[in-house]
Amino acid sequence: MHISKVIRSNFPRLASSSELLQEISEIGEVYKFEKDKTILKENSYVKVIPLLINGLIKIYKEEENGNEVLLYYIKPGETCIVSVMAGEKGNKVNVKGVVEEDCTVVLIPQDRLYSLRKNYPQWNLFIYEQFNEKFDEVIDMVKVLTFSNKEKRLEDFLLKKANLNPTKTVYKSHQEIANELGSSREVISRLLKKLEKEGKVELALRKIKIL
Amino acid sequence: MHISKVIRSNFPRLASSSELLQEISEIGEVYKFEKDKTILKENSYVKVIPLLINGLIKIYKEEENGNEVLLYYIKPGETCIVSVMAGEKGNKVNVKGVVEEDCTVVLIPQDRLYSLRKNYPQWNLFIYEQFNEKFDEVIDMVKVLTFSNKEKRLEDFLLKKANLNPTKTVYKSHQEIANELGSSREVISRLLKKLEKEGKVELALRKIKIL
DNA sequence: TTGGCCTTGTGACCATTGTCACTAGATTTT
DNA sequence: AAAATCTAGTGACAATGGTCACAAGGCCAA
Repeated sequence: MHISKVIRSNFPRLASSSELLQEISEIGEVYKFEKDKTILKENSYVKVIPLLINGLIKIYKEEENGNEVLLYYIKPGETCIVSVMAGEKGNKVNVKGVVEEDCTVVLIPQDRLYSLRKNYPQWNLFIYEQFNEKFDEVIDMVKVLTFSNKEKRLEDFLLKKANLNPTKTVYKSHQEIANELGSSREVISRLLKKLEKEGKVELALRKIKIL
Repeated sequence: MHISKVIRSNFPRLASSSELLQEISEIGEVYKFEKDKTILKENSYVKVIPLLINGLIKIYKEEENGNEVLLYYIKPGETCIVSVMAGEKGNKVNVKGVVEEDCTVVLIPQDRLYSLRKNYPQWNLFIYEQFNEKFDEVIDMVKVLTFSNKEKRLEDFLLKKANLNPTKTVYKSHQEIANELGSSREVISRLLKKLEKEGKVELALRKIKIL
């Protein structure tokens, strides 16, 4: 697979500079990750930065006692800003990254970040944009967590997840959803039943269709 | 007041490049804001970026019905990353900024952001760091909101606020705290009373001393 | 100094959410 | 096919936090 080609079709902003495109083609490496692989561990150092070509990655924040909460998804055309930041500063990352759907990525070595930032304003702007988008998403979560109940929070989650594929269906167990929202299975079951009665979803085993 | 001097003493990262320092001295303008002034309105465009020399600014997220929740403080040596991002892209900001303590700032015109980003890697790194720091803070809020109760949330808030001055005292009414946490006055009063009984704080009128 | 407003304390009540316990159907493994 | 495991439904109960109501003390302006 030609790197410049997949970058061009998924990262228009980066491809807008032919020098940058050239550089990424030289230093990047195509890689595949399988579902459920943990590609980012809390308290580990960053060696590579992924540019996501296809698939889906989820980013969690873990709590001391093992609980975790989903912060956001990384979609094709995006990168992992937490890794970029930690990589630039040589710091550890403090979130967890897990493959939600099989991925193809272009990996950029961490030690190239400095020169990308220094030499390519397009790279810079790309990183700014990524940061900003995820920042907004997390701020929105704070708003929902502060002013809304679990039902709204669940609806938000289902919509966000369902909109990632055209069938508008979420293939997850209630337990899995509870884990991602930092709640409990019984609560999610109850709320889903309520949403079903309200005609907002259709429930089946490991399958929630948004109406 | 000489801009290069206040930048040097408050923004070592920016002052590490004499060209950047020179540029900021030329395009920046010293300005003062008084307590309670709203310096950032939701849905407005960014004209200037503040580099905070002294004082304190608070950043809120507003809800549709008028509720609001404090996201973080901007302290001396920091800037408003939300403004930087919106300014770079010509977007509106979607948070609110209010002066918590009288401020001195150096204002950078929005239309200079592009050239700063393009020409000065130190500016870039500064922005990355600011973004990262606030991002971490907001992610931490998500964690507390998801897994902890209001008592822990209140303790976190009091500690963060109290640590900004050496007296370890927060001068706010219960109502004001409730507003910043997106809660209600009665709940905050109850929890503060509980914290006082636990020997963690000392209460007086509009005054909470952390022990 | 008096009246009004701001601030705090507190009891009662209710909705939301987490936990426990148990059931039962569906799916996978042996 | 039987057993084990995974998944979902649900009633009961408790804890947390939001709301209402009302009291009382402190501060400030007239």
